Amino acid sequence: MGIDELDGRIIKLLADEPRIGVLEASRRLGVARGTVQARLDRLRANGVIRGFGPQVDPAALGYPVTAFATLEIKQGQGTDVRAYLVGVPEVLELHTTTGHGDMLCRLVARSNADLQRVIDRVVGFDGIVRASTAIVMENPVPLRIIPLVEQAAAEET
Amino acid sequence: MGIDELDGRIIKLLADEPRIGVLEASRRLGVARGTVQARLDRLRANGVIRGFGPQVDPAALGYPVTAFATLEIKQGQGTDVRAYLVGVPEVLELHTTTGHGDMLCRLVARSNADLQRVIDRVVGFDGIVRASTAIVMENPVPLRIIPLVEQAAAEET
DNA sequence: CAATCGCTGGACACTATGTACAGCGAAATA
DNA sequence: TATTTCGCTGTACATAGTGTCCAGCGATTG
Repeated sequence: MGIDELDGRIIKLLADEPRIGVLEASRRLGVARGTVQARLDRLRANGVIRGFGPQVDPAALGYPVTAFATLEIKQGQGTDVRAYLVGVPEVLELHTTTGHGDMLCRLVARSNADLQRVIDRVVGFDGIVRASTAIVMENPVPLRIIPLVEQAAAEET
Repeated sequence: MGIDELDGRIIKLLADEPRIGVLEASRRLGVARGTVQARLDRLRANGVIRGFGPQVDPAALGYPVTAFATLEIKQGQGTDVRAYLVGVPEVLELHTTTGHGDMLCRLVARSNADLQRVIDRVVGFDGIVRASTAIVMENPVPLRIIPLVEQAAAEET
C-alpha cells in the first residue's frame, strides 16, 4: 500500500501532460518503458489511479453556477432520497454526513435563476425536510490531488 | 456553444473506456476517425474537455476520510486564508460562497483522529474565525458528469 | 548462499497517430 | 436558383507507440 517517489513522479507527469504516452513518460523520467508500464498497471490494480476519463467542465456545457446544498432528511427516508437525487443530472455529487440525517450535495445550474429550479426539484422531494444552499462565488482551489500525491510519495521512505 | 448528440456519445464512450483510442472510438460510434478527432479537438478547444489526467483515489493513497468544512473568515482576510489553504495538501478543494465571508473546503485525512490534526491546521490560521465540519460517512453519488453531459447533448436540438 | 523481486534494455509484430486530400451532401448566403 | 461554406467520409502514408516477451543484473530477503 502507498506509493513511492517514482509513482508520485509518474502521476504528476501524467497529470501535467496527459497526452504523452508510456514511452515518452519513461524518457522524461529516465527509467525503462517497462518500469513505467508496470508501475501504471500496479497503480490501476491498487485503485490509486481510477482511470483516465475526460475531465468535463460544467461551465463549458452551459452550467456555470455551482452550489452546495445541505439537506436534512426525514428519518428512514435516506434510501429514497438517494435514489431520487441520482436521477437529477444537476446533482454532481452527494454525500451523507455526520449530523441529524444530513446530506451534502453539489449542484450546478444554467444561471442563478435556473438554480432556483434545480433547488426546487431537489427540495421538492418528500423525504427532504429542509435545505440550506450556499452558492459558490469563487473557486480559489479547484479540485486537486497532486499536492496530496506528493505528500504521500514523500512519506513513503 | 454547447454540445450535440455525437459529442455527448464521444464523451460518454471515453468516460466509460478511457483506454480506447480515437480509432477504436470511431469504430464503436460508427463514424469516421477524422470526425472523432475533429470533435475532440473542438471539445478541448472549447474547454468542454479539460484533459485526460489520471483520476486518483485519495482513499487508496491512505486518506480514506473525507470531510467538508465551512469556514467563517475575518473581514479582509480572504486572500490570506486562500493563500494559506493552498499550501495544505489535505485541502482538496476550496470555494468561497455566499454568506458572511464564508468558505467551504473539502478535506481528507488518514483517519478520524488524523482529521483532527488537519482541522487544527486549517482552523489554526489567524484569519479564520470559526469552522464547522461535516464528516462524510457515505458517498451515494460520487462526482459525476455524464448525466449532465447527456442532458446538455439532448437539449441541443 | 540461494531465491526473489524490480528495473533495464532490447526485440518483435501489430496498431494507432498525425496529417493530408478529394468527394459529397446539407445548410447558409447571395 | 446558384454558389459558397462546412462537416463528414474514406483513403493514404510515414512515423511512432503499444503489448508482449525475454535475458541479465543488482539489491533485498530468507
